[in-house]
Amino acid sequence: MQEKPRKPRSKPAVEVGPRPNLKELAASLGISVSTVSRVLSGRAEQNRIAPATRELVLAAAAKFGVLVDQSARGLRLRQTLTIGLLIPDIANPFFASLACSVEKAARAGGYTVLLCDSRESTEIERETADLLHARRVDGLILAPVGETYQHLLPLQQSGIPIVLVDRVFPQWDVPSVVADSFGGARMAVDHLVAHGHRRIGCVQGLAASYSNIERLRGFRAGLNAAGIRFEPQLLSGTDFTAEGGYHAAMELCRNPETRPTALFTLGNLLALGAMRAIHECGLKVPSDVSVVSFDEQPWAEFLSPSLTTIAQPVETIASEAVARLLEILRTPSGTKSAAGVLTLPVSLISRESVGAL
Amino acid sequence: MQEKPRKPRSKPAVEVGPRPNLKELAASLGISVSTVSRVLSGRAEQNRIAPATRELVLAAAAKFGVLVDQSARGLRLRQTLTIGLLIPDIANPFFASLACSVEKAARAGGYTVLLCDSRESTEIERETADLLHARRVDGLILAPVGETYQHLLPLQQSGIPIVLVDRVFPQWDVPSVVADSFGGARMAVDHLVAHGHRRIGCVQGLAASYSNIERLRGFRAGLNAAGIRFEPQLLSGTDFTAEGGYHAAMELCRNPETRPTALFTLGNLLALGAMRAIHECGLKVPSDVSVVSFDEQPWAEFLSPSLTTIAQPVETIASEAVARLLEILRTPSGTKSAAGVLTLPVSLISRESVGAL
DNA sequence: ATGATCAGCGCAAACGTTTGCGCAAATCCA
DNA sequence: TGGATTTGCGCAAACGTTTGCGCTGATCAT
Repeated sequence: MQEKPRKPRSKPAVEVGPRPNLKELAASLGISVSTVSRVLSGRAEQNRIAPATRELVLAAAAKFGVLVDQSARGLRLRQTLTIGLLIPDIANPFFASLACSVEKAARAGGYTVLLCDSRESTEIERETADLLHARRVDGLILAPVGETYQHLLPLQQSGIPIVLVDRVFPQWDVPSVVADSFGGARMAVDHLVAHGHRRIGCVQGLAASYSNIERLRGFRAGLNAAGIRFEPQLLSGTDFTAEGGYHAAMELCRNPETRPTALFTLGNLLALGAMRAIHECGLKVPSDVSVVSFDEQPWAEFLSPSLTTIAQPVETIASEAVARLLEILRTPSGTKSAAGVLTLPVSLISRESVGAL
Repeated sequence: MQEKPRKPRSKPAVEVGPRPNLKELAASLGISVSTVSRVLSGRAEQNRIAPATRELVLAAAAKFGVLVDQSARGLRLRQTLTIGLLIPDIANPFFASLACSVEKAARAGGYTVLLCDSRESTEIERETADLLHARRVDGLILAPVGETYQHLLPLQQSGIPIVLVDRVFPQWDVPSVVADSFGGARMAVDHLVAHGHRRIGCVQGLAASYSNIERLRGFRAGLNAAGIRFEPQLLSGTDFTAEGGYHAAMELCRNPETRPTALFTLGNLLALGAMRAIHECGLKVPSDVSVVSFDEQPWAEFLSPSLTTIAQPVETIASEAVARLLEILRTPSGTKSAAGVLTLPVSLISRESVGAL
């Protein structure tokens, strides 16, 4: 059964190759590009397209595998249905899982994620932000490298909605979604104190980073609450790598005189390095030194001993960040959504690496 | 000092906001869009733009932070300077570091990476491939989820260059870049055999995946070469997670009668789970059970005991894949580059987890 | 039979670039 | 001084979509 044209058509039935564009598809069907566009964008009803025509187009589109060119669409619509995600280090398991969750949430909302890694460099971060801007992402989820955000202001001023994750800049009026680093650190210290520890070392990461600052603040608050004086020589560490954790813990545990009975590590990989260092000092976890670490990882329970951690709700951080961004994108521009910080609760997962004194 | 117009201009000096497009910038300078475009695309020389004009444009562009709209550019040029990277799981450290290296190499070549995660689903993989196609990526680096590639053929037929990483499909004529999984597995077994082990268990990952198949093949070849018979009951495992490794190793080590003296794990996280299982069986690594694992990780040397691994040249895999893709992109289309598989050598990093019998 | 109404679809402009071609002014040669 | 050449730049079309508006034919009421 072949459709009978209602009137003689200029181009009766042009042959068409694989993956044609709308124009070619329209030509092959003898109808206009407008109609094809209206059908494929799902706006057939509103535009009063005859059901027969709609089916015709849909069938042909499916048959030839038509894909609407997003460059052209983005140009015309001035929106790309893309959000940018800019993180400092994709090889960091925390950001990897964050990225995964962000993508999932974005996809569910009909958006694609353009994932970029600034490799811990503010300069690359600035370049990449511009690049994302040039690519006309509709919005941005950012975890800036350092303490500065000046280089990101042009982005914001040009009207691109921004949501921060894992960072807060009190001076900057953009929404943030973070885990409760302060509270988590307090929980860790409280947990250690509850097990009788009073001499607690802290293995930190990048001192200037927001998470590090907050966790350290929580650490000191915890000590304070227990009536323990903070001793600077019980704090060590330079970055968030396993190697950094190893050296920092080495420094803390080398001297039997000043050795702490427990270590709080401020990031997932730090704990691995620290446990190694403890081991190399001829000590045992948890009998000689207990360990609590920030950041849960799937493998934490498979270490020996399994690791007590502060778990961040990564999935929730991601979905909330995406939700906030999409809400801004959907609200008619002009009506500013509230900036504000969303702080999500963390939880302590108690395992074998903490022992009672 | 203000520039003096060489003739009365229609729009003498239009004011301009932040981040104008070429048209606005041109208007504000009283020159044409063409000229601005020619300057900003670096083609000033070829187009005989007066040096004075060039500087004028460059200065204004820098001042206002002009960003060339990549949607429009992509539409006009029919190329986006973007490559897609489609991997099964960004939370897997191997793919995370691969992604990082791919991005680095691509950036060096002037390309941006659109990173997508198919979350181990062939269906998502197909959708995402279409999405990347619709976004008009210039090329694609793929690590398909499973054994099938049929769903990717339309992509290839529409002319998008594809390079595979970490996978080979002998029947499909696309270039592949992989580490020598077979050779690496042999090295692992040889290493264990050299330490006197003859009863060697294997903790595998996703049985259907290319890497798993090759590593298992190497494992069996290694046994064979040592005159050891492969025993199916010494093979266990279902996926590449720490949990999978734990259960598989548990199964292998539970029974003291049939327990192997060494374990070869086919992926990074598997080793963590396996070591945990060994520990829970009341055994010690390496005195009771030795462990070698495929996939080096930064933290491998910080485990206790530190882990002997087969290291893949991730950075080289990435840079070679990007290099091959860019070469195809740069060769005038029509001249097909050779498909072929590039197999990169792996190396054994000997640490404490292997002991002599 | 006549005008009004409406369903269904196409025309054409616009989004922001790039680039072949051509035009005016400046320079050169005789 | 006059023609030829060169220099420097603008015009306009094209890339593939989307969408306001208007056109055609059919249906309907009178």
